[in-house]
Amino acid sequence: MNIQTIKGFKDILPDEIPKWDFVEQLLRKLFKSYHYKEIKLPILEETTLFARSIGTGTDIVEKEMYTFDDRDGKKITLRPEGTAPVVRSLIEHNLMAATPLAKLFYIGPMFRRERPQKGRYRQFYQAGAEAIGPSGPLQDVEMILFLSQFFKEMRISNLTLEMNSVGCPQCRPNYKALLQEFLKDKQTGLCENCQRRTLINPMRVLDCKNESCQKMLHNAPEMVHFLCGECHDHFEEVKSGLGVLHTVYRINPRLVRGLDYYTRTAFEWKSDFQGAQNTIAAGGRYDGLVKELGGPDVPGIGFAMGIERVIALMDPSLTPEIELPLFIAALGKTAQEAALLILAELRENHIGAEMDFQNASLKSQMKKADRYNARYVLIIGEDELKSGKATLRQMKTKEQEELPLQTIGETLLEKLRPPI
RNA sequence: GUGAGUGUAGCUCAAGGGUAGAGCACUGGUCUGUGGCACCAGUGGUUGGGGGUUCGAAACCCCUCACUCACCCCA
Repeated sequence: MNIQTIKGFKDILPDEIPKWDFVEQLLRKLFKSYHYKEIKLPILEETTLFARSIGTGTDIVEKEMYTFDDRDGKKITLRPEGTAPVVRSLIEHNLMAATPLAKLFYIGPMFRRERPQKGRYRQFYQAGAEAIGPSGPLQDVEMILFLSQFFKEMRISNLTLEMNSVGCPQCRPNYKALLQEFLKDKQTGLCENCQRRTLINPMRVLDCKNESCQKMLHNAPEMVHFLCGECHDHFEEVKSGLGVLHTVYRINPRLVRGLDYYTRTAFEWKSDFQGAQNTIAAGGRYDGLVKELGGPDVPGIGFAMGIERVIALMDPSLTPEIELPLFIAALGKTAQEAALLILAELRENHIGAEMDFQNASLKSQMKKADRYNARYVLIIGEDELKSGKATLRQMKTKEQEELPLQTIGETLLEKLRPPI
């Protein structure tokens, strides 16, 4: 049996790289204009970090984390998400004191041991942003605006933005109790999972995809109607900010985030395509998290986006096939050596060029050039060496011209230098 | 963790007990130094792996592995 990738792990092959490059470059460009700075963090963290932040009752912590004993016995985990490590790092390096507001972004792999399916892998890439420190409701709006612009520039339409507020430690307990009360006499109609959830985390019943569960939720109390004054005002200001920007959204009172640390604003971008895993990006506020992890009592908000999911939806015309500026077809040892010299000169000037080292027939070299999508082919053979001129063929138009070998390097640089 | 489907050439797929095939791709030729098109020829397979039934298995049975989709959950 040949060795192959571990289940749920994927090779990103050369043909797909242009898409990844495009996404990452666009993200970096946009993050720069939104004044977010990049942070690169370890892939392994102490297990406690995730248990404390994401919540011990969540599926991620309960059954999806890659957790190992390190050689000294310490429990370590492949990061399943990016927010907790960012917060950890800010606290560890006391970066909150250095900036009025820490606006950071990251791009990198996350790991969750779920059963793979379309749009879901055990190693997957997320791009995320966090704004940690004193801020206001318009910070939430900025986050959403960023994603809105990103999707627009990616030419991804058919996305819906869903919004909700999940309250705070002041108002959520009351609501939870109310919801529990509501669900009490509906247990028989709920799936097994939701019966359990009613006791542990009743809000998770709200976004159960089971049809019969959804039926039972008719007339269920909605968090938005039980927000405390501050949460209510916050949510109103977020909505009003989105209105100013003409951002289209849908209030989804059933939208509940899966991680324990979320407070107030929750949002999610969903796609009409992409099968069952249709959440492309999601995020929310986590006002208690920094303090929970041992830092100052400052609010925070962030989002994460699944890069594979974005790439699956992106417009392929954004990454056109790459052209090779020049292919040199050389025939014979002397010609090959001359070609090598030209190749070196072009590459020194950062111009893409290629030749064949096999001394194949001209025909097969032309074929190769064609497959490389070469713009020009420079032919150097016996005839050319004798006459001191090389043949330059433009592949698309089939036009050919003779160029003196003496000054060939300069001539080619002139022709191939990309216009600025 | 549960369920269903699929594993045959580099890729997409035929053959449903009787000699493993096609298209695309690749290599060469027609065209001895000029790519794409056309035609011709060639290379390429322990039919995912193991066991069983049979005179004979890619096919039928059992086990196993992998992939895919869905449940669950989530980006």
